[in-house]
Amino acid sequence: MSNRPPTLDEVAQRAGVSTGTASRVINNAQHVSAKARQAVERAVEELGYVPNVAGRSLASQRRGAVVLAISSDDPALFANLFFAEVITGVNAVIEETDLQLMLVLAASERGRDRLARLLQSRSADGVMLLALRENDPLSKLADESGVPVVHGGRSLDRTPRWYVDADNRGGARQAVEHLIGIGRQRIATITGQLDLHVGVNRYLGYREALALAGLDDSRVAHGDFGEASGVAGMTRLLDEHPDLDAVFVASDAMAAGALTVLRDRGKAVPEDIAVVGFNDVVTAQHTQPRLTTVHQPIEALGREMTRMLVRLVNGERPTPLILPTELVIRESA
Amino acid sequence: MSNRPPTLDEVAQRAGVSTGTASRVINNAQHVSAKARQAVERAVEELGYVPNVAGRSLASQRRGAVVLAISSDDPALFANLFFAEVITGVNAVIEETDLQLMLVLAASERGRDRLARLLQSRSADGVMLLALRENDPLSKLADESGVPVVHGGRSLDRTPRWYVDADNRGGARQAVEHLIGIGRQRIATITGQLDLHVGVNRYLGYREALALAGLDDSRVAHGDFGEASGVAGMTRLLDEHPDLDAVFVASDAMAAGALTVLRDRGKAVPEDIAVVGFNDVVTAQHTQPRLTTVHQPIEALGREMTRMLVRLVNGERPTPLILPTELVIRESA
DNA sequence: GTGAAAGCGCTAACAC
DNA sequence: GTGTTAGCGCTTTCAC
Repeated sequence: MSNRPPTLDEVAQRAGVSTGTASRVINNAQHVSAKARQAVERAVEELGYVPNVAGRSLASQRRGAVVLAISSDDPALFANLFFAEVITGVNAVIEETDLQLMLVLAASERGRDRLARLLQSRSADGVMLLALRENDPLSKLADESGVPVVHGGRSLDRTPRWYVDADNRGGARQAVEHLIGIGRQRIATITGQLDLHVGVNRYLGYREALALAGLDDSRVAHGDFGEASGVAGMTRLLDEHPDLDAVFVASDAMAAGALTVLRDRGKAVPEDIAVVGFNDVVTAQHTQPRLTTVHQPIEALGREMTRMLVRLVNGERPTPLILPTELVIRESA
Repeated sequence: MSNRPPTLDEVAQRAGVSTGTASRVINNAQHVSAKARQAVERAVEELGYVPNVAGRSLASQRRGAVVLAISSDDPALFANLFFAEVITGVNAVIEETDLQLMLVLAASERGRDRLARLLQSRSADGVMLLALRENDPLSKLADESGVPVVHGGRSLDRTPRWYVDADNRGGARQAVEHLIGIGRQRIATITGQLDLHVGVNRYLGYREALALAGLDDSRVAHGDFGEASGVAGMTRLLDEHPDLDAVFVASDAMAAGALTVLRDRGKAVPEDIAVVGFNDVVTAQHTQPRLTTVHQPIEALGREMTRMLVRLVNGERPTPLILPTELVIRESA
């Protein structure tokens, strides 16, 4: 059991200066003589002084911490790479600051309550909110809490003041333009939920690309991003539009489902029907054939959200950001 | 911009009681009349009072937060499911408490420094340390910091006072016993690094099972848990022990490598050679044939580490825990 | 450039 | 059962 850590007062005393001066040195403020500075630095060294965060917070009204909150209905959502990648990005930026990172996984009602309290109690200097649902009440709560809030992604109902999002629409357009580029003319799509911002925007990107090329955009099946709905969607498309020669699928999971249908129906990919997915999850490299897909900059999302929040905490006014996506061409298209 | 949040004093005044009484109610302590309690509760409600953590920390000498620290040389390590699963488990327990969770990813030297400072400054009431390297200096530092430390996994050099670990040895034994149970007699193994606790223990489990059955345990190749070393190990085993009829591989990644070798050599799995892996990562379900493997209770690890730490923070003295693993039987054995 | 002192909001010890 | 009060360790204002 180690002793009580030294206080600033003790450091000051040891250095033969006042507490005020010691404090100035610690926070490397102006108006300190080189002599005093050195004396304090020596004392800090000798005593092994580390500032007490609680005292500091109380006096300075700053917390020295930000929270990353992930709100979702689906606990399984955490258990995937997306999550790990975001955190890796967040951590990379946090490491360069003096801030601590608090993590709140708000999958349950209870978790959401805790997050709400956290926000109200101003235990953090800022919040990054990855609200994976539409109309998440947390979103409003966070904005009202008085601390800076950076959103990851957008929702249909309201555009947050500060957010970082991936260019879903542009990515989708790029994917479809690729299909057009390799000579496809009858291009279908399987969409995600159209009550989600991502769902709508990937669909809009699809239509945009076809409109620009003067092609028909009526070969549409609606899914929910899950593999099963990819199976269902592909089946329906094949039945209703037997002439299609390509399909843009709004998620890799659905694309994986679609591929199994195509195989069962004896369609060669990409010869008969070219397939492009979206997300670039690991499994995209393991499908048969390997999936051409739109890569999402997930780690960058975490990084940029954090950078934005740090700026806000420092009193700067950053602007929202939309991160480019990238088409990864493999065998399926 | 909302107003300054109300203080306890204001709540007390509104309720017509003293600050002391208000504090007692907030922390639901003894010795408060029902009347006073109600009055305070109403005032809290009306004013929307939420305790200020900094003030509380300073006065109570408790932080109300614990940290989960993941120390590793390999940044890529975070980017996997293991990580997400552990956190999910940790979060589940944290949610039931008033504690906040701080996350420190200490992949870089800098990250490790930050963690060290965090520990020294006692910004947290406890630490969970997932030190994924042997001889991690952090391990010592954490123990010396004076706050309770719960370790995830063990290392060869020292057994921590409090830890949660998976039963690597038992899992390995179980795997090999399964091979014996399906009639195999000439069972080989591909080990992981033998300078890692997990590596040694899975190897010991292998030897234990064979010793108990009176079988030969000399068919051994040493790998490093990576896929490439699985390829090399299997090749060597096949060359040196052409008679083997089963192999226990200490990781799924190595097992995947081994399977490709067996396929190339025209060996049928499991008919000619049965294969069992370890870890039960997602890809184990996607190998050809699907891999029989030992499932690691990763989420449970996170959960139990947290439970243990919470007990420690509350002044209880829990005991170390070794979590059982489970054999998942698929096609490969 | 430096020191003194007044809090920041809360808990806990003590007196009643 | 309740009120009073002295800090917890730090920042910050204000004199000097």
